[in-house]
Amino acid sequence: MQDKPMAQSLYEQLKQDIRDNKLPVAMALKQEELAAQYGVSRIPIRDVLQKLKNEGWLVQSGKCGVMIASLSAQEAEDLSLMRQYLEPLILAYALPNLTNNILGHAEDLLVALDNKHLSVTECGELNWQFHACLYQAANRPTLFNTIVSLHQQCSRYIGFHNTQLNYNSTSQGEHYQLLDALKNKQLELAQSILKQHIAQASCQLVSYLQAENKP
Amino acid sequence: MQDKPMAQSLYEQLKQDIRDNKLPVAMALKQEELAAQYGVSRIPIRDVLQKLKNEGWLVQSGKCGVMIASLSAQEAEDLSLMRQYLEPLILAYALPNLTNNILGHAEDLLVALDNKHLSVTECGELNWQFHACLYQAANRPTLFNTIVSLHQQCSRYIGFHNTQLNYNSTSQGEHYQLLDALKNKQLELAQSILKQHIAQASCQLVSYLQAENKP
DNA sequence: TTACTCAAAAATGTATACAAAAATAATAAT
DNA sequence: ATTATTATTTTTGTATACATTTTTGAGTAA
Repeated sequence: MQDKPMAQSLYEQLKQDIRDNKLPVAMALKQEELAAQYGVSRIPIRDVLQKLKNEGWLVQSGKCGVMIASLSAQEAEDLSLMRQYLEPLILAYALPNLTNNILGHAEDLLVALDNKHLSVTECGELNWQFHACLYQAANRPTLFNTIVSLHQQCSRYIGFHNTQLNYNSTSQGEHYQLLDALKNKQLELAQSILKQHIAQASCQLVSYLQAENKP
Repeated sequence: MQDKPMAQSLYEQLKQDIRDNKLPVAMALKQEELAAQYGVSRIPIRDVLQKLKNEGWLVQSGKCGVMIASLSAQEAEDLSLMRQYLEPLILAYALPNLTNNILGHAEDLLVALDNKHLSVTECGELNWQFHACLYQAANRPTLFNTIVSLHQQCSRYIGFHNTQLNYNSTSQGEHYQLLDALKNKQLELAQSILKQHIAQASCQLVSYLQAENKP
């Protein structure tokens, strides 16, 4: 994965460009155009397109050609719902394995998140690292990978709206509450905080997207 | 998807061959060998391999090459756990939309499942169709697709053990109970039956796989 | 004997070239 | 004028060929 700088960087860049709306939305992407644009052949483009299709960034457009998946309120809600069920679940497996080392690392990440000068992307990245470092302690690769996949799909929505601002203030509070509960080995409390945390963030996003689609 | 008979059939066949243990396990698959074996070039092979990797049939083997994913008890348990949470969830969305037409179709599928002369593959297929036709009524593509993906990963385990026999007798009973609860619009009952149904099947499978790995 | 280096091999990644399929445009018929 | 049909063009799918990387083995030194 990391040892193929060529295709890997292409993958990263294309994803970034989708995030940043650098590519035409609601319009079939043509392999040759992309190939020319990124200075490679169609073969690696095809690979990356398929990968992004599998991750939910692109969808089949008619019989041939793919287009950027539109951001729907319902999809956001579904992704959030799934996370609300699966993340507390993996937390149950993680809790017994949470060493002070891990908890300390998680706290460092929260401190870093308190920095006010973070870009939206950096913010999302740190946020995910916080959650991921907890979940990884569960040693449940299959469950973890599904959650990773859900997060990747969610990441398209992050930064799409500017509720990120107040998101951060309330969200950080919940993060610290969660960490405290974990330190005290209060599983059920931690789970309910986490579920609430995910629901909260989704609530704002969904209502925003619904309002967006009305006019 | 269906309009590319070439790559599509290659995909189906490779999957089938993995199910039937026609391919070497725990050994890197070589693109050229596969290409020669299936009478095509490496390009479509690469496409199919990536697709199967994304669906969990294959895993990266070291730095280059992919191998058939081994069936672990933990993975089976994780997949089942996720289904236990997500399938009752989608059922909640589906219930209001379950017309008599859909319920009738579901019942037909159960009747077909009562046939004793079904192959393991056919059995698994009908079983999935029963669940899917209910879930599809939810009109929740994102949630549904994740569940589909989980089922695809589970399908590798189906037919791996011969507990399919008594699985069918108890499983069918649960199916009919579920259908009755849905007919009566008893959501919570239906959800608990469904969760139990998934847990039940997984329990046997996991203990079987754990026993398998001991000696 | 063991470990290390380097070279030969094999396998993957990528580019170019060609074939098949799809989309589009244009023409003909009603 | 509108629709149907065919021809053209565009786009994707696949094969072949080449470059790069990885693996493997032999050979040498400790």
